[in-house]
Amino acid sequence: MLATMLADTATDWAAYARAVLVRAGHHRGAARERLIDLLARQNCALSAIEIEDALRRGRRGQRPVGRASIYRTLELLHAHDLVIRLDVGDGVARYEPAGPTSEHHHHHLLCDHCGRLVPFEDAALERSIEKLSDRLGFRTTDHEVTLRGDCPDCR
Amino acid sequence: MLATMLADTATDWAAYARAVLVRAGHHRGAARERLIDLLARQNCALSAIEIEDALRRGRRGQRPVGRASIYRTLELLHAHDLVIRLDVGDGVARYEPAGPTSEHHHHHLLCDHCGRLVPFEDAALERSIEKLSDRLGFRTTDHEVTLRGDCPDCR
DNA sequence: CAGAGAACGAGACCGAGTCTCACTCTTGTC
DNA sequence: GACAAGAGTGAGACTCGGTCTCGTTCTCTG
Ligand SMILES: [Zn+2]
Ligand SMILES: [Zn+2]
Ligand SMILES: [Zn+2]
Ligand SMILES: [Zn+2]
Repeated sequence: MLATMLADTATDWAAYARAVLVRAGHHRGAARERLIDLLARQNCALSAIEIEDALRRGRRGQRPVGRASIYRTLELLHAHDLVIRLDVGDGVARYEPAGPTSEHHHHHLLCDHCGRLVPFEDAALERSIEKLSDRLGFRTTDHEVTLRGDCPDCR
Repeated sequence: MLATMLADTATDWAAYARAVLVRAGHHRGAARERLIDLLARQNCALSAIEIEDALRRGRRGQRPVGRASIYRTLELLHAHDLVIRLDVGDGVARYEPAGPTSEHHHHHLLCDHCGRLVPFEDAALERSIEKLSDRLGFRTTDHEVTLRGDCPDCR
């Protein structure tokens, strides 16, 4: 039982995120709960608009989630490093779960042709970025790499 | 005379940009000319709004440059690789001159503390990104790397 | 259960960027 | 030079992510 739950990264991340927020002294509200559930369920980056669309229509008579709550919660999650904020330059911010118990750190290829966002991870790239920071004398807390080109489907 | 002109990268880029556009069959209009002059004069990235502010108040009875012309021209310059479009995630696009006669391809560090944008270039990074694309089987046309951290002044 | 204040939702608001359309200017042709 | 043809232009309406406000609702503690 417990083992299965812990093996489930989605449940795991949601639980972790809730724990972090409660420990930081936050109450639990409906909007937050639903947003965390939604994010935990998804495995690729979601834009704020997509989140809004998914949560606005509250199913089964649930009270719909307001836009302000969505942005507030995303900001809160981001402040606690529970979420990665991804900017690909099309004017919409995307968010995906992050933290100890979620997927690994990764980057993206943005397809020029179909607009799809393809995640990838590469240890060699990470190593060379780390070396780069040292070489330049920057103390970096984060980095973002975005490739543009044709995704496998569009070649 | 000519030597001094050619040594002046700003003049150089402006001339190059104009040549590219004319060769591509474009007419020369006042807005384009003024925008190219402005970009050539600047040496760091400029946001569209900053450009608009600089060109709206047409000095010496010049007709003011309209917003549409600014965005159109930036798009055109970008399509001809005469300008680099830089997105640091604050919701404003920044542009800087690019091409054979301007600065080299480079990337940026965004300071978490003072918000400054620090350009850097690094051959080793470029090499490892090239290798990365091959390894992943992507055909990439462009890439963007942004580091976040503390700039030299803020350490 | 009651009070304090955190969290919430509706909707007004903001602002970077897009679109439209009537007008102006550049350019090639005679 | 005069003259189309059509590229280029500018005012301003518009779009739409995202922010702010404010009165209401809920969560937690005692
Ligand atoms: Zn594609
Ligand atoms: Zn990385
Ligand atoms: Zn700084
Ligand atoms: Zn590069």
